[in-house]
Amino acid sequence: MGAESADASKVNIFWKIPMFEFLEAEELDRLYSLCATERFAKGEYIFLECDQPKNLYVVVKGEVKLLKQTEDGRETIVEMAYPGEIFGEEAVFDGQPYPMTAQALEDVELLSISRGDFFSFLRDNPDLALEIITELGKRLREAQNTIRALAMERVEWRIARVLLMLSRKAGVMEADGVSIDLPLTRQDIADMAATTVETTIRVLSNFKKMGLVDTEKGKIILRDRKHLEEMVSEGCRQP
Amino acid sequence: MGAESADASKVNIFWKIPMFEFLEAEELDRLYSLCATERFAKGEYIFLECDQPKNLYVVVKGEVKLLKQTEDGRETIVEMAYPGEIFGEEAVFDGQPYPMTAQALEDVELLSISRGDFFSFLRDNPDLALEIITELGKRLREAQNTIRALAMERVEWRIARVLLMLSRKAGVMEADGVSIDLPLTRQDIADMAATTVETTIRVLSNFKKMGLVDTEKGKIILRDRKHLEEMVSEGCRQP
DNA sequence: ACAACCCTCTGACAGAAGTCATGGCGCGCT
DNA sequence: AGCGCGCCATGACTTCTGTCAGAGGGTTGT
Repeated sequence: MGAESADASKVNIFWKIPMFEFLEAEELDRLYSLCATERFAKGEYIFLECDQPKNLYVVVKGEVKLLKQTEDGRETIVEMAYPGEIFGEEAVFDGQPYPMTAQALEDVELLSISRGDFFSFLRDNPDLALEIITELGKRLREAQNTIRALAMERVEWRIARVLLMLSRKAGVMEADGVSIDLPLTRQDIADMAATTVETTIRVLSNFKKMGLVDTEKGKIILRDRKHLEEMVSEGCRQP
Repeated sequence: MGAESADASKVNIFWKIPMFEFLEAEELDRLYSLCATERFAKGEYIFLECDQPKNLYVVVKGEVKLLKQTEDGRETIVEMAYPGEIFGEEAVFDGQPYPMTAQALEDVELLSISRGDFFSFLRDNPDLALEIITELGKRLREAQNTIRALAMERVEWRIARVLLMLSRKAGVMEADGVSIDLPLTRQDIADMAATTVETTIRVLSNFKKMGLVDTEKGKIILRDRKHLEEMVSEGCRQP
């Protein structure tokens, strides 16, 4: 493990990402040399739905909302990208326009790789392709779970699901519960649960009354995770 | 077409599938030798949600419903697999249980490849991995479109979308319109549009009154495709 | 300090779609 | 034939959730 890289600290970023962690040090170096670091302030757009695909992005710091909009301005967050995850890959791989808009949830730091560079790197590292396939499979699963949820679950359940998902991805253990360490507005949560701000607020108030969650200076704290998980029950349902 | 022994004709099956068509003839042969042909009658289950993943499947003939269920028996069809498409890949790639149930919509013929065999074949054919990545990307896009639709569109729109999708995948040009050549019940359509039979029936009746569709001996015929497409407008929405 | 703005919260009301109940039609089966 | 069964169809009623309207708190900027 004698990585003699120009910029060891940055290559380490890849090193920490499950998807890349099995690559040789020299390949990590090469991959890194193909990347550019980009920063976006909270609320800035990284790309818009229907833009021509240029880059694949890796989240280094911060979170990115991947959303779709209607003509009248309503939004749905179809996916979130957290540190260590990639986004924009659908478009990069098939050359079609980006299928959704990417917006910084807070100040983010990204690595971007151009379509062409990434492809040639991928050709030289076939095992990475397998990693990516696995990753995409995971995403598909999640998307299908979301579809099921939207199709069959009531709002409360969907919001509970969103909270649990967020706590898994960005949860911080606290004295009494798990705090979601993200600058989320109720509108954001509504967009993730495919509902309106008003209902989200109402549901969260109810959850609070029931002792399931709490809010402290903007952050949401899950007080009774187990109970929330029971409502959702992502489990198996055999016919 | 009961060619049980004519190997050449079966290898041709792969030849016709976009995903495999670029492979060398000898690789196609090898791939085929790893496959088993399986047949399922209409309504039979190919695998159940939560089953341990054994095989990757390629649809040769017929269609497969990929669905999720609730405890109380309601179903959502999260995806359909048509001839030339693969399914079960999420589970095969990451080794987790199948995320949904696969059921034959009509009598189907499948090729199945075991997890291990497919992996080794994939290792020897890195370009196939790229094809698969592209395919998964396409699926993700579709899943996200579905999410958007469920989140923001009213039932009529969603049903129109389902009809259009079906006509694209299994449409047959007719004297006056496109006929959907599948043995679909209203319940199936309801499960695809994430609604109930009753509403599906009501909406289809309205569509019929409006001259958009017609039904002839069970089959649905799209009479005014353009109009339906206008309702749906899969287009781009930039912020 | 004040305004302007965004976010949160609450109440009243409306409407889309689900639920329940019932009937008819076609088809296979004994 | 006659029966049961699955699928299509329609009406009446319910309810969940979205819509609209307004009020309060907190923060930023001038």
